[in-house]
Amino acid sequence: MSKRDQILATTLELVSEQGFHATSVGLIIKKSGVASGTIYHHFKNKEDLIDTLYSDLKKELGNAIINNLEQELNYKDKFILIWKNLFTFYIENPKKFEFLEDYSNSPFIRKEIKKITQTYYQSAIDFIELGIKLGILRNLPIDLLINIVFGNVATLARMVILEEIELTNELLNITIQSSWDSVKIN
Amino acid sequence: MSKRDQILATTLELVSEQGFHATSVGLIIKKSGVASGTIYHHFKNKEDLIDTLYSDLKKELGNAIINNLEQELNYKDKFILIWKNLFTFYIENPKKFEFLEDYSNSPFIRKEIKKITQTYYQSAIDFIELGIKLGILRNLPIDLLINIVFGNVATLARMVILEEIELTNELLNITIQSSWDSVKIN
Amino acid sequence: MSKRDQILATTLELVSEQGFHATSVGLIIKKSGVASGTIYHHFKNKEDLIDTLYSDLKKELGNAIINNLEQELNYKDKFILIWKNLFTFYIENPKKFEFLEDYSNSPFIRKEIKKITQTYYQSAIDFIELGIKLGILRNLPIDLLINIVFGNVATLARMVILEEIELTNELLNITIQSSWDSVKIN
Amino acid sequence: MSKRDQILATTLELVSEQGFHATSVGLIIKKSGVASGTIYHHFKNKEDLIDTLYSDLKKELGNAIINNLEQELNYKDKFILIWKNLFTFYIENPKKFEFLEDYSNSPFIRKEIKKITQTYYQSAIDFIELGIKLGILRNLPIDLLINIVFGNVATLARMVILEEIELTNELLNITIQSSWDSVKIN
DNA sequence: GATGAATGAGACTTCATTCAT
DNA sequence: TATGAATGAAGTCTCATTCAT
Repeated sequence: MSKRDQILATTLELVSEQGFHATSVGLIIKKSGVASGTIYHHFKNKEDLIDTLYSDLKKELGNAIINNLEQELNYKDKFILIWKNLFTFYIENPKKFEFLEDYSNSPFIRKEIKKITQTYYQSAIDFIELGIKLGILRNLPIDLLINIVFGNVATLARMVILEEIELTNELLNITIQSSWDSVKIN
Repeated sequence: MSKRDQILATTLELVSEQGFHATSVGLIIKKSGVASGTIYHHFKNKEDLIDTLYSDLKKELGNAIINNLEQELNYKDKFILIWKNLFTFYIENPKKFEFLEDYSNSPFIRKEIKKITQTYYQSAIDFIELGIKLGILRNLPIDLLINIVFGNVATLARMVILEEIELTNELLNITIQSSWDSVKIN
Repeated sequence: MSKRDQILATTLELVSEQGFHATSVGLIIKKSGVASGTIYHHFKNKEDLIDTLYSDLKKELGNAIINNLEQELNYKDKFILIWKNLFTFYIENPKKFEFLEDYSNSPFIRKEIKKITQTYYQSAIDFIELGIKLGILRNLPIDLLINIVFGNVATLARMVILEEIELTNELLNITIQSSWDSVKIN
Repeated sequence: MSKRDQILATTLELVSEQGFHATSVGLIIKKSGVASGTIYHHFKNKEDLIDTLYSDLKKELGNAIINNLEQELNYKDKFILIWKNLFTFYIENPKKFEFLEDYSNSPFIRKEIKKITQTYYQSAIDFIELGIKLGILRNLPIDLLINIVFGNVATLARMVILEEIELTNELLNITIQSSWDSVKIN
């Protein structure tokens, strides 16, 4: 594992554990076992480090979402597949989930993010847009629909990760159905 | 307005504007016009100040939710009323909304919060529980149902506040309907 | 117990427990149960409070030293009496002992102290001076002789108070004899 | 001279001049000419800095005590040599003397100190123990004998350093004799 | 690529004290 | 006499970052 990757991995760990605002460069140095200068050799500054990590994770997430989507499936089944892809990524990568959630909520970053988001989620946007055109989904603004569904996934994922709820196949299916019912035309 | 209230109001303003981690005590001092010692006369430390503010806002939110709920209404209409109460509170108090969202996502606080939350939201919990018993709502864990609905409200509110979407009566109604469809038994 | 006495008593307690430099006015306020203003009603400032306490204790100590000294005794027995008076005061008032020791060692106070010391210890000074004149004590500077003897008393007292040694009559007598042997002409 | 040593030297200077409680980190920074961060790079915190200095000085003192002790000398002459070694170290290093005295009396540290003390003073302890065994010294607890003698040295050293007394060879010899008379069997 | 000593602005907090009540 | 809210200077320490090696 290269020093650069050590730094990124440690940062992910720390932000997910202690939160964005409690993760100092000093802490990253101590936990990753690299020298302070090494961080500044690989990243312009702390913001660049965090941004890089965020961007990496967003890309990874973007890829996870479209996993297996090339199959021939009807619209609803594709919806379910995307839902599960996202959800699975979250619960299999709780630290990445934490990081993405925590960072996304940090006010001063939001503007930069939106642009990146749109790039990596283009496939999801296209998919929702198609659903509206086909008359399957409610005629609501695309962004709102996406946010609602992604919000649903995050809601369940967070509860499972925090062990506030026990995940069963039935629970998952009903929740997905609930999410589907909220966006489809009834 | 007492010094104590000035401090709380300024803190709300700053956290909503700049985020939790960028709001230093120094900034609060400068903007509220009190001496540093005054903050520590009224609050044990920065954490206590933030906690107090959070707790106050949660209580206020809890009260806002049940506004007008004493009316004779059928279950769905009560659902809509609560939804609108919450939503209205958010868009009429965008700073409080920002603060609550920002703070809730700060990892190291979550445990303490849950207890307070439950106290203030008891009416909402009872209402959801009733819906399940009556066979109106899906048989999902109460907490999950609440988080889904509250998540829906926050999703729309955020977009409206950030002006990513234009609020119309129609949009609101469809979104509420969408939220209702996700929890009711179809 | 008047507020003024409460303040003095609490200060003694705190300085003896936590040391001079760790005893803040805030701590005195909290522990004595008086308001901050009350302290400044009775004492000009913190220094005045400490000085008052110190002066009070020195006077008390000065009186303790000459207890029973009016008896008809030979020189050595008077020496022993004074030694025991001082020692008894220390071990019966460990907090006062701690305070006096701690405060005396605070560098910036020493000058003021010397003047007060001399007033209250005049009887001890006179007694030592007499011993030299009578050819009983070594011809050393009076201050040195006093410091040696007082140092001996403090050495034993500290060890007994800190429970580093168990006090017996024999131990006490030998130590006094040792102290006497160090100042008398052999 | 490394920054670390500059910090230690400045701290010694300041504590000896102004006392323990008046020596702020800010003062150390200003006088040593290093940046605040540099102190915290080398020492965990203020306490660690002071402890390090104390420990260093104790070690130095421990070595000074046994200087030239390898010579063939009778017991009393060895006693005198140790006495003079200690005394010389004190008056040649008045700042170190002040620091050691001031710090030793700071209440909250005493426990840790005792352990360190014993290590560095083992030779002195052994020497006293031998004296008792040989029937030369009074049968008093070792710690008490040591404290008495060390107290004697400190008493004279303090007066000389504070110029309350003028040091002559005769004065020194009588004082040592006085100290010897207090511990030897008469 | 990698190190870690050094920086100094700025973080949070405590301090002794004042003053209107 | 007594209160306690208010003050702001000064306290200790952490921060992100630089640079000579």
